[in-house]
Amino acid sequence: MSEFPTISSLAAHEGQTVTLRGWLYNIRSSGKLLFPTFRDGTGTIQGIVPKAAVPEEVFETLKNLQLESSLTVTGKVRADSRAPSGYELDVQDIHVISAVSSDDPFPITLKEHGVDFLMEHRHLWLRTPRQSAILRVRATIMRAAAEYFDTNGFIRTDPPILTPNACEGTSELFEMDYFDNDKAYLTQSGQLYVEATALALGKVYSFGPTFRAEKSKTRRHLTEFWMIEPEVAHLELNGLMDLAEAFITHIVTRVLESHRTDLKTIGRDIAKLEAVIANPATEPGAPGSAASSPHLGGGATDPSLLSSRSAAEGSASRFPRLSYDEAHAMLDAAYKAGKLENPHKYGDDFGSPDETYISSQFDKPVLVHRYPAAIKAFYMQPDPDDPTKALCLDVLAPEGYGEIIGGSQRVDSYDLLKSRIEDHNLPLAAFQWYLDLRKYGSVPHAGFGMGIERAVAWLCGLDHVRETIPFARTLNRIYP
RNA sequence: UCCUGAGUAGCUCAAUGGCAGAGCAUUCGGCUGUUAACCGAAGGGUUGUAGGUUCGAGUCCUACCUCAGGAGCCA
Repeated sequence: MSEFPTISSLAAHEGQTVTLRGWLYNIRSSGKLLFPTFRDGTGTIQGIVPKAAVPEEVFETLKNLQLESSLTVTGKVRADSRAPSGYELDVQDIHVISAVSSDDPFPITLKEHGVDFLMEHRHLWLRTPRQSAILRVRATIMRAAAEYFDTNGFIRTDPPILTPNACEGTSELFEMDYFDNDKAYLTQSGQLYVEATALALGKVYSFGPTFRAEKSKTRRHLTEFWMIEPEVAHLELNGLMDLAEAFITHIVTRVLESHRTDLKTIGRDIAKLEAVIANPATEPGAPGSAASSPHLGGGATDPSLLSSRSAAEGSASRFPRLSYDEAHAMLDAAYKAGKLENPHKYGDDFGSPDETYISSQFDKPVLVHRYPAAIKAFYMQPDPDDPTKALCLDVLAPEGYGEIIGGSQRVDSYDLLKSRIEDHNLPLAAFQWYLDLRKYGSVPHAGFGMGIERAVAWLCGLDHVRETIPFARTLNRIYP
């Protein structure tokens, strides 16, 4: 394959004659000069074709070629300060693999298009530099997320996608027939199942698609999205917060390491991401920092994940942490100062404008913990210091990107969990296996879920999650 | 589900109730350093659908369809 170097690697081929495989991204002309721009999925490079320097056939072929025709192009790599990438290609020869017809030209032009048109042509929109850059960053985020857990002693245990019942009994689920008499539902969270695998293996995570049939029509919602969900036996809320912070820090670090060019293509303000991981003095969760425990069977605990509350609130804490009460007080003060349109009612969940305001007060993600139990899921452990609060956690991304992580310590008492299920009018029989986890050697445990697409939207600075996934599924769209 | 807004050329958009327009794209012509190149010309329309008001409707009215943004709910 080395005979076809990628465009991203051309700096190493300066002065050499190379043959690239790619597509015609754009072409301009000036009399007897052609300026074709080629792309190959790794980048773009502008070629230059003086009529006098190439065979007549090469000049005429290129001059009449439609955008997105596939081809191989041979030319000499030359550094040029006028080129955006720093290099140009002095074209010597081309070979057209497949020519696009001028009767039906490539629909995505370099001009602006509307959202509907672009989404209808998503399969072709992906070829544009910005969309390709986003998908590269997405791939790194997914890899870094899995890598964090893989290198810290977690075992990946993926839960089923077809489930027999509602996990939390709240969200709208996609329903389907399961053979003769049963209904099946697409999973809305693997959490209940990773609780089971966590009690088997200690530290686990799942990573897969998740489905919500809610009719949400906003820039933050997809009906199908990817979620990564760690679950850890013997972990309590403060350790969970440490884990979330180290996890996010690792992902941001990886993105900054290898995607500065892509982030620039996307138009991301990189300084905002650098601020998230600033203060490198403490790096408790980075891979290789001896945080992982080699064996976590039985009752072993991982000291790195069991920091006490006082430790969590000490100097090691780099992301701001607010209790629900503190966040409410902040919103209350903001409303009284005229910075918020509507008051936040104590006891209610935070609305979108509330989350935006809270996160705008910091340049790092904010951890909000201990929400009122009444507005949270049935499986969340009550706070022993104030049983009206749940030992839960939301992570709000900066710049108004909202909730990217939600998690909690889980109820570990059989009796309490059973009464919670009954209070929520959930079918006890369907949850018997879940109750078994509390019957046989229950321990405190905790976990969270991070929505990949919201994380990608935040890290790339996108205003809509539909650009964060190759083919977004939304309320009104399931094509292409 | 609710609220708001938008549907006119392949795309992005103009058009006081009075002849259907521009830029890009396509085709033809011009230009030896273009950066969404530029200059000239040509072709390209059932104005989302169905009714209604009017001498006359892209424009006003009614219903419906599609899409977008927001709310609720959530990651």
